[in-house]
Amino acid sequence: MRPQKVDDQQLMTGLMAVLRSKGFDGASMNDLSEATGLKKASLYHRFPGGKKEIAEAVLAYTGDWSEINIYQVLTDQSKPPLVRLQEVIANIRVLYNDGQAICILRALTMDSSLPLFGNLIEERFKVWIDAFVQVGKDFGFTNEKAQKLALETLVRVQGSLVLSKALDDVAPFQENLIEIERIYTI
Amino acid sequence: MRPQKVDDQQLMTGLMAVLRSKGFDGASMNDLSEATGLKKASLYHRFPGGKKEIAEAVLAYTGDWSEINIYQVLTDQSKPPLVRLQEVIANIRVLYNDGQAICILRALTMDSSLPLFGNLIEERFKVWIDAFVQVGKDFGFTNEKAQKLALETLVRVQGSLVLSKALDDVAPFQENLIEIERIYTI
DNA sequence: GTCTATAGCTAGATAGAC
DNA sequence: GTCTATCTAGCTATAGAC
Repeated sequence: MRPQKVDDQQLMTGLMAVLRSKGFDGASMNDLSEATGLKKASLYHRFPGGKKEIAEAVLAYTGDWSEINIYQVLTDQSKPPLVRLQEVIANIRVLYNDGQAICILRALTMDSSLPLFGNLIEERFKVWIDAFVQVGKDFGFTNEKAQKLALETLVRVQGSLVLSKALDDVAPFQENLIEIERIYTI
Repeated sequence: MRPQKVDDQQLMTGLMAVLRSKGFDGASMNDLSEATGLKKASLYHRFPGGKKEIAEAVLAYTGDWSEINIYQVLTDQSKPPLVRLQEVIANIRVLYNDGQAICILRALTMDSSLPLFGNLIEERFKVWIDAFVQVGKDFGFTNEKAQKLALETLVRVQGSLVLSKALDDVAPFQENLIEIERIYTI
């Protein structure tokens, strides 16, 4: 077998960058080729299903990332909940490049691409919600209150990302990350 | 002059529906043609600048809508601030079809279309922010607190729309509209 | 496994009849 | 003002050499 020119990790990084920045319709195979350094035909060799399979692979990759950097951290009983929350907030900051990036889940939520990935996207969001519900309960909140806080957290992350993008100003994102810590600690 | 087959109002409604549901890249001239009942060549007659000009016209149209149904309502000194707020929340509910629609500003915020409309989109958001800041001050909040509440309002609207779409559940949107009234009244 | 070359199609956009 | 017909560029996807 001829060696891979680009390893899976690098490949994913490039594919994800294009998909979340341009969305499913806006990202062409040419864009994906240029971003990864692999020619179009090579991309089809790695992903015979084409652009749809690429998007699914990226969703699986970010799903794994969330499992490790969000879910496992927030549910790690060996640390105090506040420490877990602060660690996750730091990870979210990195994930979204301090508020300058677009969430890939949001990018694939247009009505043209949603039918293709709807179930995957819903599951990904529910993992985040689950994780925040659990840390909320470990903070001592009731199940109901923890649910509310988890949803508010996701709303603040997604909403502030939209605003920071539209206003070309990361302040809303940064401020809401701080606010998220506050709503769990007051 | 031959009469228009479709009037400006109907035309805008169809164009907006497609653009906000599919985004700029996902919406083809064929889609726009089918949604409006006008053939592609006729669309180019009405909008010589093509798809870009169509998107700009839709942004102008929704901008006017916001001016009337958000800004003017929230700054109408002849009514108590709570009444204005409730009226605007009702209008927002209609605008986003109870949480099932996508915000056109968000749809055009992908990195592929943002460079084309960035300034327009930023202005539109700032009109909303301005309007909510003013009603906040009329509620008696300080300038700084009113700013904070206005941003939180926009974050809640945009964030809950993303979640409601992704989860295929309008509850986050509906609950956040109620929460918006709460944050101004407690 | 990666590449060049290309097939087949659909996109945005235009010409010209009515 | 609207239409049919069409152009060209770019798209997804494939064939086949190395």
